[in-house]
Amino acid sequence: MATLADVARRAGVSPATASRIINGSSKPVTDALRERVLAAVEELQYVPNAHAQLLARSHRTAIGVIVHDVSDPYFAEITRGLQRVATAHGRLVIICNSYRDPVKELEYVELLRAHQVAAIVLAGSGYHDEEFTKALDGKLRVYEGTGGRVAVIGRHEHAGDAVVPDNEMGGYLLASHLYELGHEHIGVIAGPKQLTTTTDRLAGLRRAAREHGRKLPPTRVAYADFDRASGADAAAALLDTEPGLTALAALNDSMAIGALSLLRTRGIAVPERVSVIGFDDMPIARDVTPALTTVRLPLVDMGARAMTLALDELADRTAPRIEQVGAELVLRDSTAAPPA
Amino acid sequence: MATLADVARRAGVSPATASRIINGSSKPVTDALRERVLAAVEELQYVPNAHAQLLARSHRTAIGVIVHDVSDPYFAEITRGLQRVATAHGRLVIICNSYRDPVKELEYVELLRAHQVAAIVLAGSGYHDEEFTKALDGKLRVYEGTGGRVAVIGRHEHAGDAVVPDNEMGGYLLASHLYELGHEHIGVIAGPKQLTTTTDRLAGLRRAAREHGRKLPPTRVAYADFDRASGADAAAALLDTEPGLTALAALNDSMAIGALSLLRTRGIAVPERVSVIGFDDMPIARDVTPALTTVRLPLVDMGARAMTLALDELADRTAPRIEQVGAELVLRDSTAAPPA
DNA sequence: GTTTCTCTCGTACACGTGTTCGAATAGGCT
DNA sequence: AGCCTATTCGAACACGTGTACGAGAGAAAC
Repeated sequence: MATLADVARRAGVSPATASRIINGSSKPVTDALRERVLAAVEELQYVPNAHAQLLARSHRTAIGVIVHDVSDPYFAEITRGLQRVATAHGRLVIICNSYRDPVKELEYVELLRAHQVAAIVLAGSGYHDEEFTKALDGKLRVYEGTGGRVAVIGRHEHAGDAVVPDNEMGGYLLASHLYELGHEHIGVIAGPKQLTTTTDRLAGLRRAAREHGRKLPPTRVAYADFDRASGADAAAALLDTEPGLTALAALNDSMAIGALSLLRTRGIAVPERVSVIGFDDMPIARDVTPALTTVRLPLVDMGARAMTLALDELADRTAPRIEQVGAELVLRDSTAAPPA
Repeated sequence: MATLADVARRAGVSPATASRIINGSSKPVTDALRERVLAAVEELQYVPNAHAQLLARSHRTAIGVIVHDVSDPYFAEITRGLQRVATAHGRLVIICNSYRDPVKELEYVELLRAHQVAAIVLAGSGYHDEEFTKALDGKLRVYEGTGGRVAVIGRHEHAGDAVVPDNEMGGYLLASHLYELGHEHIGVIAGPKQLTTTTDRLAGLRRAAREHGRKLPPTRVAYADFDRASGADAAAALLDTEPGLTALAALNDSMAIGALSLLRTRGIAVPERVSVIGFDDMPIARDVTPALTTVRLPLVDMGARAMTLALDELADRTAPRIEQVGAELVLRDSTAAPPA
């Protein structure tokens, strides 16, 4: 691996001048030397050692991102927004998948800290786990104490910059839509119990139920894993225990699509016999059949805003900025009035 | 930011002993000192500077991955396979999105080289661009010359370890299926012209055409961008110029789904009036309506195998390993015999 | 001709860690 | 007690780069 000293030796100059030329320093350098050095760089295919650079100038530039799983469309969209802003600022993004494992999440915070990232963006949902939450908050505080920035997406215990989707309102819109269509027997396919996202969306559903004089009995709420297969299983379980359901409300689109697939294999018409509604409005929601009625979150925009918060160097650290983003009902073809 | 020297000072030992204890060196250390050091680590929340470590021990450990776009399901699946193997080996993965920009691809190779990654996995398709191809191959050779490993997915000019999907055979299977159903007027929605993936899949289509005594006239081939919107546009263009088409063959699933959406808005029944077939078998292919007939590539497995190649330290560098992976037709509901 | 100023460039050190080598201490053996 | 050895630990350097500081040379001013 060619080093700066190699370049300097070949060009017959000192490492200092070579460094100045390569980095375009403000210090003046003769053109003759400049040419010799650049020629040497080309011949040796020299690339500066990023780690040595980072050690020398204490100028942290990379950004760390922790998501649950990039291959999940929800996070893929958010990540796209994060990347767009980051590359626009010439920043490298390091993506870490926690796969919803709190332990891994803690490990990744340490790893990113070790890599001297300028900021950490936490894009996953928060957990209902006192011990873990305290540990995570502690590690983030320590990181912030050393000058690092932190931005989170979603509701977390950590006090700091955040982009918070209005999951509760989304859940409220979702359930209200079903009640207004006349549904009385609604099955809910919820996400993992320990995620704040699940809790918040469910809370919105419950508020809508109260306002419409209904209830959401526990037997009509099945907890699944936010993915397609798990959503299909939950739909099956709900229909088996409560055959009279006329609507299935899934707390994300993947599970709604799983429910659609199960209903199709059972020959149950959607929306004629059973309505299905999702959450998030992933790109594919338009392309399933029937096209999925859902609650839209501006995922790409949320990622972009979180990265913007993380990159803002001169923000007041004592006054955390909370950016609320709204949820919006998207009417398509998978919901209708219940059968008479 | 707490440093190793801080820990040593607090524990009342030299940096050397602290380092030995933290890294679990083979050198023996007294238990009393060990406890003091570990206590200091905990109190100071010390995390070793990864860059300094990497500089000290010349032991490269991270892996660089260059894809076109992680949020594209095709690459999301591949990335999942890559990640699985990498984290199983305790390796960090740095993901770079080139967004199909050759210039960016070259820049990212340099960036990864600068970051001293142990290996580079090139997961995008190859390009038909002599100048760029030479430049890329040159940069990769230089990198290999310094001890780095390279593994590519797909057909590239670079001679080295590779995982190569049989795109030609996939194209052949795809077209043969349509011909055997009796289709004579087939429109092709191809990918970007300059990608080898497009060329290879198209070559398979042409071979099938020859064997069945047919042709693929240029007016029935539309080039699009491998995404949904672009696929819908291409489908519209094809149907406008050749209203008699009874089948649309898209060279990936995203474009096939775009075509489905266009056909739906035009009220054209699939597969009764027009058959649609895709390529890749992305997870959502099952969930669109009608469920998409397509050609399956084992995307996750391809990623896993590429990472396995990249991580194999003691492979013979002079004999590049080429792993062929097969394509397989998946029959679903979007294809049928043409209308009588 | 001497002084001073400016313009360039090189020397030396710092960044934070791993590791080699030598020193010091304790303990065992005669 | 004296010597030798085994055991631990610390001082010093290397990794590759950026940069403050100083040195040298040439030019300008007197």
